[in-house]
Amino acid sequence: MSFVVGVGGSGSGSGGDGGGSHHHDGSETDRKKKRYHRHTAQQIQRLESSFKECPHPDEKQRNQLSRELGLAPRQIKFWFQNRRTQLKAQHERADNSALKAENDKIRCENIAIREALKHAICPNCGGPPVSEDPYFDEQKLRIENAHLREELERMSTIASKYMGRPISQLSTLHPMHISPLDLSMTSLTGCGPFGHGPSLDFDLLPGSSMAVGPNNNLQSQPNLAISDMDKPIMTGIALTAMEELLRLLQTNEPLWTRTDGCRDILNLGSYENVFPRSSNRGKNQNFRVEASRSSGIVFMNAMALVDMFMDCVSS
Amino acid sequence: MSFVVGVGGSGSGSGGDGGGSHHHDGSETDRKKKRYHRHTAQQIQRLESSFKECPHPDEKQRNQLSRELGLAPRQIKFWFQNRRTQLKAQHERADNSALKAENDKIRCENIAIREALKHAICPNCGGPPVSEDPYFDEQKLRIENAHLREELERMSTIASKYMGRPISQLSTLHPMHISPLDLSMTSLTGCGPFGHGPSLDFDLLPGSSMAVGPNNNLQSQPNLAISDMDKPIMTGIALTAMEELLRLLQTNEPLWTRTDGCRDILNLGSYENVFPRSSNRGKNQNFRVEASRSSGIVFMNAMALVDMFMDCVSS
DNA sequence: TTTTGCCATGTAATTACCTAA
DNA sequence: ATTAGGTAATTACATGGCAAA
Repeated sequence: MSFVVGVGGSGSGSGGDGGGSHHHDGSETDRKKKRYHRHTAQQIQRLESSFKECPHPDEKQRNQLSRELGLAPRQIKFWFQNRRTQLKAQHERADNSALKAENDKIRCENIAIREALKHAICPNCGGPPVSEDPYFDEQKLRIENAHLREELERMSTIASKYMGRPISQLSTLHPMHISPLDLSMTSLTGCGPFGHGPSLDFDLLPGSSMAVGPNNNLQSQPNLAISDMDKPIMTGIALTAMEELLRLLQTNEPLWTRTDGCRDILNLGSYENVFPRSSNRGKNQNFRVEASRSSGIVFMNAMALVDMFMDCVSS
Repeated sequence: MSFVVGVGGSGSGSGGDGGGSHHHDGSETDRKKKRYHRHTAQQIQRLESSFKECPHPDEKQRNQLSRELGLAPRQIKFWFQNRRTQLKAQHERADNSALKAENDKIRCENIAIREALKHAICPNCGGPPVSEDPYFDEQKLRIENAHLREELERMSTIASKYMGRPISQLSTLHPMHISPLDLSMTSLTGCGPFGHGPSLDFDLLPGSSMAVGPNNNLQSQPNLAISDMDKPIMTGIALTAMEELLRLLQTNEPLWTRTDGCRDILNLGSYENVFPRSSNRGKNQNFRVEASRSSGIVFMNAMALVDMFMDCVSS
């Protein structure tokens, strides 16, 4: 059980390597068993059949085999060990290829189903296909949902801080805990049966893979200090602005006029009519009016987005 | 510079090992390398860094390393070899787990998309979802299609053999070559990007796997000999029977009456009215009338199916 | 608690087989 | 044809962890 460690001499046998005298045969041909033999075919066969019955033989069985095959018990033990690892590796390889095959089978099925969707027809109303892709739609909805939820949480937090306690009771209906700062999609959909997957991102094709990494959109949240006096005013402004924005987005005809087919431009006259507030706006030279409308989803911290907008205005 | 590690005790751990003359330890402790040492950390480090630059060093580089580390050139060679295989195994394992993860990611996405389909709403007509599953529907259509095509091919072959040449020109529009005897679904959909997949079968869950095997539905096609005289008659009977069958299937109210909600029973009176043929049928005691209607898809050679029906009738 | 044996894993070394200069 | 180098498979350990005694 004790190990003896020595520092090898200069000789080190094979070091000289003069002309390939490496084969440590010859010289001492005493009963040395050649220090590396391969077991004979019969031995292997017997071991193999024995392995199939019991891959973990105990000492008794090993000794039995030892006597039977003329091998040292340690050799039997070694052989079984090595055989186990080898089998495992083989099994692993097989698994690998099977997985690979199944993988792009499913991937292909996935594409096929999407393709089939495009050409599907509604059984009720005649032919038109179902929007584009309900799955994508659902995903979009999910994302939008999360964003909205985040906005709402922030709003209600701020509002309840700066006004009376309760604004709404929405903060209790989180289906899954979403950190208000983490918008990376990984936390939105937990569908994996064993929870070990960054599941449901959008790559149909390999390459993008799952290199998500630690969430990197933690922003330095600027703790903008507001004097206590201003709080109700700020909140009011924010709420009315939000309301205006929503109405602005939801109404179509009078306010917005489509120009070149892809952009809506704000009709200023109608705007003044619809929102007749303190009309000193627009006369101040410091204000610039430049309103167009289009929609899209931005993957960004809401705070950062606001900052960007503010910065863009000021510059 | 090279360390040599030897094993002290002859006990060798495992038990008595009675016939232990085989193992070649101890005995001669001469300059024989003591077989089995481990390279030092520094050596490993150096080898590793060298490996990162070039995993396949030539003899020159190996000798350089040999001198540098005080190891025999063969040892350098061994190390590089073993390192390569080890790396490969590692890479394989990583691949494996990655594949596994991606696999049930896609699988889950697949389920999700199907689920999304169920709750999808048509944008044109209000709400009703698209049948059940357009993908399955499409698959069903494909299968039915293939069956029909097969039937048609057989029919036209027989007909053109026993009547005039051309019955219909359909035998030229095979989109993909379908052997008339092979109905296993594997040949229906070839979607794999590299053509190496038994793609698109229906297992969402693992287990069924892709054990398709050689097509085993090759039946001994009974080459029923018909005298030349009878051929036109036979063909005529077959065609009218086919037509009757079709009309029987396509008409609903007068002919069939739904009994317990899932089976339609033939209304014999109406039948006689609709198909007023030689009315000696039904009066013959050898005929039995037992008609019900339901539909389904059967995976079977058409000949075998016919045989089965005939056999069922005769017994 | 320590001891003991086993097992999985990692390493070193070797043989068999294959391929290209 | 030879020969060197490569890979795969094999043998023989060493090591650390785990569990039963």
